Amino acid sequence: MKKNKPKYRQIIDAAVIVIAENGYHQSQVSKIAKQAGVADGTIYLYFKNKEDILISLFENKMGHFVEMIEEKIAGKVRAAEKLLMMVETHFHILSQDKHLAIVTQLELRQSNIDLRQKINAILKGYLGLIDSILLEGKKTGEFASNLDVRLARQMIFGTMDETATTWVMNDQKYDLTALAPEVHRLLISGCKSQ
Amino acid sequence: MKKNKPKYRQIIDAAVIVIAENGYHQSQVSKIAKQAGVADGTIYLYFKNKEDILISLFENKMGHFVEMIEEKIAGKVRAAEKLLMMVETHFHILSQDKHLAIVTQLELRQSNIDLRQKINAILKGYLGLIDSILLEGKKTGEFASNLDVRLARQMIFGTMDETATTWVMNDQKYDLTALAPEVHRLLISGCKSQ
Amino acid sequence: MKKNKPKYRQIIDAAVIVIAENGYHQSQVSKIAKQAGVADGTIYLYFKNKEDILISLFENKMGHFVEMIEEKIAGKVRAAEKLLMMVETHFHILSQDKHLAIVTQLELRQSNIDLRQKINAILKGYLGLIDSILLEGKKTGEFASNLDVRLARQMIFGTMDETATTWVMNDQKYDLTALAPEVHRLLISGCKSQ
Amino acid sequence: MKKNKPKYRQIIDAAVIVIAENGYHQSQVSKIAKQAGVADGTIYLYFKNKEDILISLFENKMGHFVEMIEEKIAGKVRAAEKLLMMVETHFHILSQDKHLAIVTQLELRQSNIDLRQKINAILKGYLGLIDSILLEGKKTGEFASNLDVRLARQMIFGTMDETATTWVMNDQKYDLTALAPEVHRLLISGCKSQ
DNA sequence: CATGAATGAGCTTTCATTCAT
DNA sequence: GATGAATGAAAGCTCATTCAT
Repeated sequence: MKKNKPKYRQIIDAAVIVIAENGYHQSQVSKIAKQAGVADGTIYLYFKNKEDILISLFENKMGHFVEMIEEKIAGKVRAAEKLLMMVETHFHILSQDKHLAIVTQLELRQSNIDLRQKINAILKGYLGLIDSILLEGKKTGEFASNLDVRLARQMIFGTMDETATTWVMNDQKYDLTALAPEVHRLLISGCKSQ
Repeated sequence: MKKNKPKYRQIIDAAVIVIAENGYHQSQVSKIAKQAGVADGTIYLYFKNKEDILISLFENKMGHFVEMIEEKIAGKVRAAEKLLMMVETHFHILSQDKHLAIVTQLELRQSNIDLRQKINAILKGYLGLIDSILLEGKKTGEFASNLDVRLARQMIFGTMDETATTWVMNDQKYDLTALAPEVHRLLISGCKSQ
Repeated sequence: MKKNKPKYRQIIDAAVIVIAENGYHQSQVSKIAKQAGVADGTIYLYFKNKEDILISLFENKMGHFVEMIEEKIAGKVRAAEKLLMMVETHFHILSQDKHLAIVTQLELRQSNIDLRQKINAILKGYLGLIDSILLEGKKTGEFASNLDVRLARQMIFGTMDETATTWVMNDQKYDLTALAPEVHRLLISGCKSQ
Repeated sequence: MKKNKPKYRQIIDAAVIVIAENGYHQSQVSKIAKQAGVADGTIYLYFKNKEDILISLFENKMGHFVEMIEEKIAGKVRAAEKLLMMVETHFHILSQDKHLAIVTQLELRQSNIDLRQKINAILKGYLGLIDSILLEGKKTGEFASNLDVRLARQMIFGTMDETATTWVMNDQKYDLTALAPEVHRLLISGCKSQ
C-alpha cells in the first residue's frame, strides 16, 4: 500500500505547504517535488497525476476532521452538545494548522469543477456526520420533528465555512475557536423544538 | 461611458453564457468574442484584460442583486420580513438565470486570490445590506440586543450561499425559491430576542 | 502635393518626438497620431503605411543634412577644409536636435532589413557628397592619387557615425561639435598625399 | 554548467542560421528549436528567454573575436602591426562565417535598446583591446603622445564596422579580408607621431 | 477631408507528464 | 525504486490598417 510509505505523506505535506505559500495556480508539480525532497518523476510513482495529489490531500485531511469530531462527540448525550463539539473541533483544527486553513478555505476552491465534484464526494462523509446528529436530535425530540435536515445541514456547514473563510481572509488575526459558542447558539435556535 | 455602449453588455452577456457552458478555464477570450459577435480585439476596447471582464460581470450582476433586494424590502416594516424578502429575492434571481447561477456559485470561485479579493470588495455592498437589516432589527428590539452582527451576517450569507451552491451542483433540479421560507425560519430563530 | 500640406510636416515632427521619447518599438501609429493632433486614420491620407512615415522622415532630415553641408562647403577651396566643414556640420545638426539624434543614431537602426535598404538608398546622396570631395582632393593633388575612395568614404562615414552614436549613448552629455577638429585630423591623415 | 552541454551550442548555432536566413523579426523560437532539432520547451532549459539566446550568441561569438585577435597579436611587437592583425582577423572571421556576418552586422542591430545596452556591455571587451593597443603605441612613442584614445578607437571600430556592414549589404560579393591592409593604412596615419 | 471604432493575425512561454538511464 | 531532461500543446493580447459615417 503506497499510502503508508513515507514519501506518500512527504508529498502530501509538501503540497499543503507549497499551495498555502504560493497559491493554487503557482504550485507546480516541480515545486511540490522540491519541497518534498524528491524528483519530479517520483511524484508519479505515488500519484496518478497532479489532481490526484490534491484529492488525496483533501481526503486525508477531511478524514482527520471526521475522526477528531467523532472522537469528541462520542461521550456526549445531547445533540446540541454534539453540535457544539463539532463547531469547536472544526474551528480548532483549522486554528492549529495555518497552512491547512489557507488550502481548504481558499486555494482548493480554485480548482476546476471536475476536482470540485470529487472534493464534494469526500465532503459527503462530513456532511453525513452533521445529518446523523440532526436526525438523532429529531428522534429524541430535542429538535423539531419537522426540521428539514438538508436545509439545516446546509445552514450549519455554510455558516461554519463562511465563518472560517472570513477568518482566513482576515489573515487569521482573531481567535476563531472563541467564536464557536455564539455560532453554535445561532445555529441551534432554528433547530430546536419549541 | 463605455458601460452604456451596446457592445459592453453584449460581451458581458456572452461571458456569462460561455463560462457557464464551458467552465472558467475553458473560456478563452476568443470564445467569448465569438459568442458576443465581435472580434477578439474588440474585447480590449471595452475591458482592460480578461480578468476585467469577470470583475465587471460580477460587479454588474451583484449591483443588480442589491438593487432588486433594496426595491423589494423598501415597503417592509419588520426586519424579519426584510430578511425573508432578501432570501426570496436572492434565490429568485438565481432561479431566473440558469447561466448566472452556475457562474456565480461555481465558476467565479476558481479565480485566483487577486480576483477573489476584488470580488470580495464588490460583495461588501451586499454584506452591508445584510448588516443594515440586522442593526435595524436590534434597534427596534426585534432582534436580541447582544446579537453579534458579524457572525449573524456570516450565518445568513453562508447559509444562502451554501444552499444555492448545493442546488446548482444538483443541476438546479428542484425549486430553490420554494426553500426560502424554511431557510428564513432557520436563520431568524437565532437572531430573535427571547 | 501632400508634402507641402501642414499635416504632413506635423506628422513627421510628431514621429521624431514620439520615437525619440518612446523608442522605435513603442511608437505605435496611434501614439504618433495623438502627438500630431490628428486621428489615426488621417495618417493614412498622407502616408502609405507606417514604414512610409519613417522613410519620409529620414529622407526629409537627410536632405536637410546634404543641403546644409553643401551650403557650408560652397565657399571652401581645399578638400580638407570641405571635409572639416562636413564633420562640423554633421555634428552640429545632431547637437541642435536632441530628438533627431536619438532617432537617427539609435532608433531607426532597429528597423527591419527592408526599411534599412531604403534608408541606405537615401544615404547614397550623403555618401556621394563625401565621394565628390575625395575625388576633388585626388584631382587637385591634395589627396593621394591612389587613395581608395570607397574605403576612405567608409572610414569617414563610419567614424562620424560611431562618434555620434557613442555620444548619444552617453546621453549627449559632452560637446559633440568640439570633437570635429580632432576627428577631422584623424581622418585626413590617411588621405593626404605624402 | 549549461554552456558546455551539446544542446547549448546546438541552439546557438541554430539561432545564427535561422536569424541570418529569416531575419531577426521572423526568427520565432519555434523556428530556432526546429533548426536545432529540439522541442520548443527545451530552449528554455538552456536560456532564460528569447533575448537571452541573442545575448549569449553575441557574447559567445564576440568572445571568440577577442580570443582570436589576442592570439594573433601576441607575437607582434609594434602597435601598428597589432592593429593590422586586428583588422585582418576581424575581417577574416566575418569572411569565414557568412551567417554570423549577417547576424552581427545587420540583424542584431534591430534589437531594442535594452538588448543593445547588453550588447554594448559585451562590446566593451573588444573596445578595451583596441584601447590597450593604442595606449601601448603612445607609450612606445609609435603613436602621437597627444592622441585622443577614445576618438581614435571610435575611428578604428567605426571604420571596420562600416566596412564590414557595407560588404554584407553588398551580399559579401568581394573579398573583405583583402581590404585589411588599405583600411589599416588609412587608420594608422592619423595615429602616428610625425 | 477627417474620424476612430473595429478588425484579426500572430507569437513567446509555461508546465504536467514521460521514459531512458 | 528514483531520477530529471526533454517534450509540445495551448492562449492572452497588441497594433497596423480599414471604412462607414
